[in-house]
Amino acid sequence: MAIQNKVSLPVIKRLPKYYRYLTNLSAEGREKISSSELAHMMGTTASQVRQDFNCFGGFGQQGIGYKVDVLRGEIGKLLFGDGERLSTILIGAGHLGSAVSSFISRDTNGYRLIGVFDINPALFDKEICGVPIHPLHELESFCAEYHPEVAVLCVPRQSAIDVAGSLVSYGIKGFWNFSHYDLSVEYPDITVENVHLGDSLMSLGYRLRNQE
Amino acid sequence: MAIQNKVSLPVIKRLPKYYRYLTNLSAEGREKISSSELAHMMGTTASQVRQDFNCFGGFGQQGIGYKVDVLRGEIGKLLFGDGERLSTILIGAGHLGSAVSSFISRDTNGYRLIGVFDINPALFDKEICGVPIHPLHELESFCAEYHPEVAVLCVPRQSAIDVAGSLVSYGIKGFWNFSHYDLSVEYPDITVENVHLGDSLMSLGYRLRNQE
DNA sequence: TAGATTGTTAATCGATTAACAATC
DNA sequence: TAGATTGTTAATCGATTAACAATC
Repeated sequence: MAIQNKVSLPVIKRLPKYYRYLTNLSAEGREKISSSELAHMMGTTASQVRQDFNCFGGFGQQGIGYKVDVLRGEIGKLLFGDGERLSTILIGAGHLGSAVSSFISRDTNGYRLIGVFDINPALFDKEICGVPIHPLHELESFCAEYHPEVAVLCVPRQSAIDVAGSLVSYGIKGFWNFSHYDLSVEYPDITVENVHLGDSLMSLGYRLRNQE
Repeated sequence: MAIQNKVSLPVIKRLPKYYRYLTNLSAEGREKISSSELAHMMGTTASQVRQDFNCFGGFGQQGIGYKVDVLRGEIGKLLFGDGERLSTILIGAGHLGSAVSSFISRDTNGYRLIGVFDINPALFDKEICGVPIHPLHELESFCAEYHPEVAVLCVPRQSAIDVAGSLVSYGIKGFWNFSHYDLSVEYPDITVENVHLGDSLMSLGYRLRNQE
C-alpha cells in the first residue's frame, strides 16, 4: 500500500506507545476503548489519536469506539509485518552492547540477534543472549554468509566510522546507532535510528538548570 | 534571563549535538566557522543554525562567522550552567543500569553519581562506577541525607511506578527514565527525559518493513 | 430516534526555511 | 568599497487541534 509512504515520523514514533498501552488494556481484559480515553491515559489528545490511526485507514467503529484487540492487531501488523523477524548483528559487546542485546533478543520487538562482534579478545569465547561473540575481522565473511538486515552499533565514534561503510557495502539496510557518528549524513539512503544517550542526558540537564 | 523560557524543545535537543561538533572542531584547531559550513557538517540548514543560536542572543560576528571556542563556550554554559554537577542516583543496577551509569559518571555530561539502589541482595556488596550499591529500602534515608536532584530509572515498569512517587516526595527534580512508566502523565511538574529503547527499536522496524 | 464516537475536513499553531537588511 | 555572513523578519511548511458530518 502506498498509503504508508505518507506516514510522518512523529506518527511512526508514536506507534510503539499505542501498541504498549493496547497490550496493557488487552491484558486487563478491556474490550473496547474510545479515542478520548486512550488519549487521556497516554497524555495526548483524542484528535491526535484518531488522526494517527486514520493514516492507516479506519480501525474503529463510528459511534462505538475501537476494539482493543483489533486495534492492537492492526498496529502490530504495521510494526511487525507478517511476524518475520529482522536478522540483526551487534557491533560492540561492552556494557552498553550487552544491555542493548536483551532488547534485540526480546521476542516482542521483532528482531533476531544472529551475531555479535567485538575487538576485545577476552570476549571471544563468551556469548551474549546465547549468541557467540566473534572477532570483528570475521564480520565480512559472516555477512556474506548470513546477510543480516540490521546492525546495532555500540562502539565509539571512530570505530563506528570504520565499520559503518563496510556494513553498508555488505548490504545492511538499517542501523540502531548508539555511537556519535552521524551515519545519516554519509549514508542518506540507509534507515537509521539514533539513540544518543549522552545527548539525552545533556538536554535533560539544560532543562533542569534553565527552568523558570 | 527570561529569554530561555521561550526556547522550544526541538532547539534544546539540538544543543548537545552543536556542542559535540564544536568540541570536535576545537580539537582540530579550527578557529572560525560559518553557519552554512556547520549546518552542512551536521546535516541541517544554515537558517536553522542561526535561528537556533539567536534564541540565546548573538553568538557570532556579522560578515565573519562564529568563533568556535566562543560558540562552544556559550553553548557549554547553557548546558552545564556554572559547572556545578547535578547530583544523581541510579535505581536499578542490572545490565542497563550498569551501562547507563557510565554516562552519568562521564565527567563531560554534567552529572555526579552519588548513589545506586537495587533490590537484588547479590549486588549489595558490589559497586558501580565507584559508588556502592544500596538496598532499595535505604532510599528514603539516603535522600533525606543527600538530597539528590536527579533519579535515573533502570527498572521495570511496575518498580518504576512504585518508586517514582516516593522519589518525587523526596524532592527529586528530574528523571532520566528508561522504564515504560509514563511519569509525565502522573507528575506533570517534574522534568522527565524518556529513553524507551524498545519503542525506538520498534519504530526502526516499522520504517524498515514499510519503506518505499 | 437520541447519544456517542468515529472519520475527515478545516483552522490553528509552531517549527523550519527563505529572504534580506545590518554590519564586519 | 565589495564580499561575506550574521541577525532577524517574513513566508512556508507540516503537525496538532478543533469542528462537524457520517454513522453505529
